[in-house]
Amino acid sequence: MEAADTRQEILIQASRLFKRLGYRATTTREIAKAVNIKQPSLFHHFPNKKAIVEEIFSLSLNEAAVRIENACRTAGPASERLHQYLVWDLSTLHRMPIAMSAIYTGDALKSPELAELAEKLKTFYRSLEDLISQGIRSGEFVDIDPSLGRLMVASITIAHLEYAEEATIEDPDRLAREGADFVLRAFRKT
Amino acid sequence: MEAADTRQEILIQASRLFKRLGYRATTTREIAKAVNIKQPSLFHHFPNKKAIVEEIFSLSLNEAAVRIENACRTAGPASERLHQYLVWDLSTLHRMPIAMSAIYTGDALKSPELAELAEKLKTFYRSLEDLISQGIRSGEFVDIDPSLGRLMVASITIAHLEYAEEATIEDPDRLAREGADFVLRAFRKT
DNA sequence: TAGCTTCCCTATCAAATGATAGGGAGCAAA
DNA sequence: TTTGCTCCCTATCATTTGATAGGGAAGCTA
Repeated sequence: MEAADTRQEILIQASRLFKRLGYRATTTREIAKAVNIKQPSLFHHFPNKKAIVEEIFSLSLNEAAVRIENACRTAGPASERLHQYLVWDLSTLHRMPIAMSAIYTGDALKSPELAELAEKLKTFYRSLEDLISQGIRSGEFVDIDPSLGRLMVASITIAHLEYAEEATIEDPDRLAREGADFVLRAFRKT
Repeated sequence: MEAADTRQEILIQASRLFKRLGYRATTTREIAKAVNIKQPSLFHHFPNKKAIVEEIFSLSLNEAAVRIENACRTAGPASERLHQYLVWDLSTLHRMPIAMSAIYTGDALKSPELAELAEKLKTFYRSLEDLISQGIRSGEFVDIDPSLGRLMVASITIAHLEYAEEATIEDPDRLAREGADFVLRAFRKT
């Protein structure tokens, strides 16, 4: 196999395993087995296990971080901006073969060696909380602790990730829209 | 310390670690350190690591399973029954020192040695999905795949668990009610 | 062909992990 | 005091884990 293909396959399989089992609990042997290579061959493509999770994380988070920041700064009702962001996030999620969703912290970010990634994620979280706060201040959203709101948004994203794993999805865009609608109904005052 | 106290403390600390790191990734040494005993002393109270997670799981799940089954069989609007169940679940969660929420499967249930627990959880899930289906059929809820609905309910519960860990909660009952309201708004047709 | 690089392999290591063996301090009953 | 039990300890073990060393086959360039 081409090196680039193997590398990609490692990212795909590792992201699935990290998602299911968590970073610490996923062994390099399990990743290798899923990729159909032997364990030491992993280290031809990545210097260590940490580098794998870091790359997955960047792939998942970088664009999301830009988008949520834009959503914070754009004009218009917060509810619409949050909805738009969620539609993008969920539909991307359902399409990408590599997706830890970044938001899905699992255990990975609690280990000190990944503190740098954790910091990146916190910035993302702050933007998301900011957007929720905007909606609360404008009276669009129910009065909820923004950090709880952020956690619920993230957890619903995770629910979609898990759903994608066990169900076959015909229309990712429709599912993404429905997921965003679901979240927004929860946030909006009735 | 009394044996019973130590045992209880092991369950409390282990449940917190399992929640944060996952079952596989949590080491017996970490549990012991949190309890302030040495690692081999754990095995005076529990035959092995699996026995710890099993007991936490039973404590978390047994009553919840009974309650959700009752909620399925009771008369009245599904939305009210789901709401009632969630208020109980969340307020229990915020009070219990030992709580993996059971729903929070993490990785634990994916390892074959815990297949029995996984089966128990599946029964619980079926009841929850059943209740959601009732709400959809009666026209109270939006038309959503019940298994996705179940995942979202579970994930919001997890969000509350995480929230409870980082924020100080003054009024667990109010928080539980607000959490249940949040979920129900998402499910109900507008 | 010869030489070099790429990509995977087998063999192996040091550290970490779940679990066991066996001892000792405290305490209650006799 | 003696006996026995409880609860924790230190020391240790076999296995698993992330990572390294070094070789071999395939393919490209000259």
